[in-house]
Amino acid sequence: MRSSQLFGKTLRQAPADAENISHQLLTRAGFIQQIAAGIFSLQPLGNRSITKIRDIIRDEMDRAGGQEVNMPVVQPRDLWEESGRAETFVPPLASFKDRRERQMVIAPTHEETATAMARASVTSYRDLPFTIYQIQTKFRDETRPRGGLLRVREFEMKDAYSFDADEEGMDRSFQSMIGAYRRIFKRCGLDVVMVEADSGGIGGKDSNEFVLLTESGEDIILMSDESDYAANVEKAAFTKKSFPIGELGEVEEFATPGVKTIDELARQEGVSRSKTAKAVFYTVDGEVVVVTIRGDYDVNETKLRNLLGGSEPRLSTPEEVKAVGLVAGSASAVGLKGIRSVVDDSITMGSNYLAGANKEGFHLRNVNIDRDFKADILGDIAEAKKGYPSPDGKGKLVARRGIEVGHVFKLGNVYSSKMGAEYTDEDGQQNQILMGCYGIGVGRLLAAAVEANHDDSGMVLPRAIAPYDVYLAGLNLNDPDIAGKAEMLYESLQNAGYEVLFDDRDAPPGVKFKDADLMGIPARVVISSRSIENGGVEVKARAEKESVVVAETDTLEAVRKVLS
RNA sequence: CGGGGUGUAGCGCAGUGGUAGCGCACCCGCUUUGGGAGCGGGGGGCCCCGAGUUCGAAUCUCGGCACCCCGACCA
Repeated sequence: MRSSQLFGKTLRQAPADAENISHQLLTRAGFIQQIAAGIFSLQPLGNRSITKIRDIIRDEMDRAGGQEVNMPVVQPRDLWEESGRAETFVPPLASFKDRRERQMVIAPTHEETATAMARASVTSYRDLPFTIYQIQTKFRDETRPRGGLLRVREFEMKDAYSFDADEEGMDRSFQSMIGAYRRIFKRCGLDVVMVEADSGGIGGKDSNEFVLLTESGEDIILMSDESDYAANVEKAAFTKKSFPIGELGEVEEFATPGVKTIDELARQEGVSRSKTAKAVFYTVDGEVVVVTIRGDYDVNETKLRNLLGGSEPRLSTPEEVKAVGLVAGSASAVGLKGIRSVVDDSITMGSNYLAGANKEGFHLRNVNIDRDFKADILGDIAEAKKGYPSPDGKGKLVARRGIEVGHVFKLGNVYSSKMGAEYTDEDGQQNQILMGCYGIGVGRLLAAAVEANHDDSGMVLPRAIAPYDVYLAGLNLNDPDIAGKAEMLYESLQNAGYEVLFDDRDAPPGVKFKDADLMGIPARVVISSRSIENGGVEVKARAEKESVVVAETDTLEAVRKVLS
């Protein structure tokens, strides 16, 4: 490609509303163009990079035994009624009515469609296992798209779905996809970590995210400083501090005028926060529930949601708290009737707590679970924080930010049970198909790669995903001799199999160098009157400062070295 | 969905009541060729939209829309 013919222009300044580095660079280099919030067009350079990423993904999916399919973007809402996600999918499904007044949705993901596909053609265990995938556009009507390509509404996603007869098979498929994912990210030049994650709106039990650790990420990852434990904060566990359980004391009420918080309570009584039982109120599906957790920990709402069965909890409003007869600041689960009680297991790792008396200005001493209040649900709802002991007993947790570039889920029978995807086993029995699903955001992967690989001058892309391999800058092209040599180089580089962007513009050298750097093309070749005086052409790696001068006849070899 | 901010030329910005300007980009000419060159000339704007106030609105008022950021939520 000749720069003089290339569609798309580089910008000296990024649009003011591009705050994110990848957004700025991708825009300035002419890779992408924003059309609306979270909706982008790809220009030729961006499209070339995306195509390369897509090809890598396809290659690894096929290698892992995946079969490519294509499912519809627009689907009848009925399909989503079957799985129950017509109501529960957050962000809301984008939908519209077709000309026959039928409700249609724009697919944000394809578990339903994939399950329907399997259901239609699987009848026997002999039909299993298999994995299908597609690379295709999704639409999710996000409340807040952000960061250029990092979080968008319309995006291309590689989504894969595995179907197995039993748990062992599902695990095998799952592991096989994990292997493919690791190879994909490696080939794209990304150093990602796999972390435990919450499965959110997709469902299923186990899920893992692939995360690029970088400060610009929006996810918080907690990882052990001594072991390979790593998890998204939504999911992260830790070893809770345990205290010896002494003799249970008598409950006694005492005055705490003006005390509204755990800190104030602990200070007044001269004890650590771990001696207090904190009560927090959440409203779930219109019902107020009381959540009790030891005073030294905070509630993780994702864990709470999962314990409560999947509905989204939110902090109750003061009005709601009042309406059920509770006193904010002096509340506890003690003596409460008709209100569901959720208790963090940290409460069982100690005794004789200070807790609210459910009476303005009073608290209780020696409050103990079971004797003084009950737990309808007991489990782990504590938020892990940096410095806490790793749950595997090895080391402390440290917090890092990261970008989620891939997510894999063990779905089990979540969809097959609801949608009736079954097969007949060797014994003639009907069984539900066990599924897994696996997603990679293609555009986000490019943005993440830029976040991870740039310097002050622009992107520094790995060859595998750069739009071109070589940036050939011809200077002094008014000189027919140099122009001729540049043309010959252009030819020979292409004949050698390189993808070359030939800057043949009548522009000053600085302009060409700036553009080459901005676009992040891994190898740069310069031919000019000066390079010829110096003995040939200059070859430089984008990631290196210094160039080397080689004889024209050695150009291919020098380029090969730079790109290897 | 809450809070904050911004909408003026392709991009970055100035313009506090008298009908719009600067830098870059763009076009023409000459000059120039090692890190976004120089000189001269030129083109381009429903000043986000609508209503109002005013003799007169980019500017003031009201309403709307769009976009960005923080949070909530989210793969």
